[in-house]
Amino acid sequence: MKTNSTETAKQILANYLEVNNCRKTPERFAILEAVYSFGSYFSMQDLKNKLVERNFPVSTATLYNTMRLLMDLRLVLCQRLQQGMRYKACYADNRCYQVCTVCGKTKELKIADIVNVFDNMHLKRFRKDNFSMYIYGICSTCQAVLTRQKNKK
Amino acid sequence: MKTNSTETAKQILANYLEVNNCRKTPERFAILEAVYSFGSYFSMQDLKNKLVERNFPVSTATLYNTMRLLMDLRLVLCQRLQQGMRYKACYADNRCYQVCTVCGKTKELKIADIVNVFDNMHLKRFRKDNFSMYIYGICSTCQAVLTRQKNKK
DNA sequence: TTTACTGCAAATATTTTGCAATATC
DNA sequence: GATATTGCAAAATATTTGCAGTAAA
Repeated sequence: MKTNSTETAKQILANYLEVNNCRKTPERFAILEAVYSFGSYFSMQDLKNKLVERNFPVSTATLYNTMRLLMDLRLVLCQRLQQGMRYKACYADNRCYQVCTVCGKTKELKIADIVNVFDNMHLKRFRKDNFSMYIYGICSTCQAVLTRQKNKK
Repeated sequence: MKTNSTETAKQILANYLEVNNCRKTPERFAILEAVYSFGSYFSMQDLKNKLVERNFPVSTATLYNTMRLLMDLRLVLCQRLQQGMRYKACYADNRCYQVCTVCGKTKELKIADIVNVFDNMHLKRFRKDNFSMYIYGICSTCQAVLTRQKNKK
């Protein structure tokens, strides 16, 4: 995840906290930074460990509270993969992600046609800034594994 | 959710079960039908209730087993919303979400041009199933609040 | 100084598992 | 008839909550 996205995400969080009379606690920003330091999906335990590594351990309650906030702001997404619940930083500048729903591997794509439609669309009572698009499916590697499994039987 | 999607989803499930030597139990199809009868997100409890309503109650274990299967097949998706974990039929469900990064409010949109580009795109070594697109920005209400605050200072 | 937020620990909710009974193929 | 799948209940995980103490504004 690029530093640029992290900084913008922090700005979004700060804005939200300010407008909503919430406090800019170090915990919230530490969690956001930890979240954005992962390259891809992570579990709550991974996140907890990462914060310990960074000498900023937080309580389970705070972790869940903050993650809920970040999810509300769409700075983080959460979905069930084969391994269980996984989280992921999801703020980015106009990118499409190809996500394999079997192995969870993600590939960044720049799809001109999508960017083009985005640039030209008008949304009522809404100032659009940027987008992220997630394209879910199965990569050829996993497809092959699945096919092999089927044939075995 | 359209009946057409339901029928296709049932076909996908049946195919999978057949190819993988799994059994076409009435529970599996009853759960799939119940899932596709919801217009939008539902909780496990909602699903359980729906099945009781339809005189086809199933055990928790079966419910989870089947839901995991449906998620693996990408016939159902599962994500954490403000209210907790929620599930949703997702076959051919390609949505865009407009997210206000100040108040966190989200609005679901169906943007034909995006769906169209998606349908016609080809991705190398990847079988695309469906997508989610998040459009970030500021809603008119928050825009107004921010403007007022700036003027105050 | 006020009160939103944190940590802790207990409570609750959610999901998985082991095993006997059942039903599909 | 063989065995995949179900239901049940208990176990394991994951998440929320209540409350006293702490720190941001």
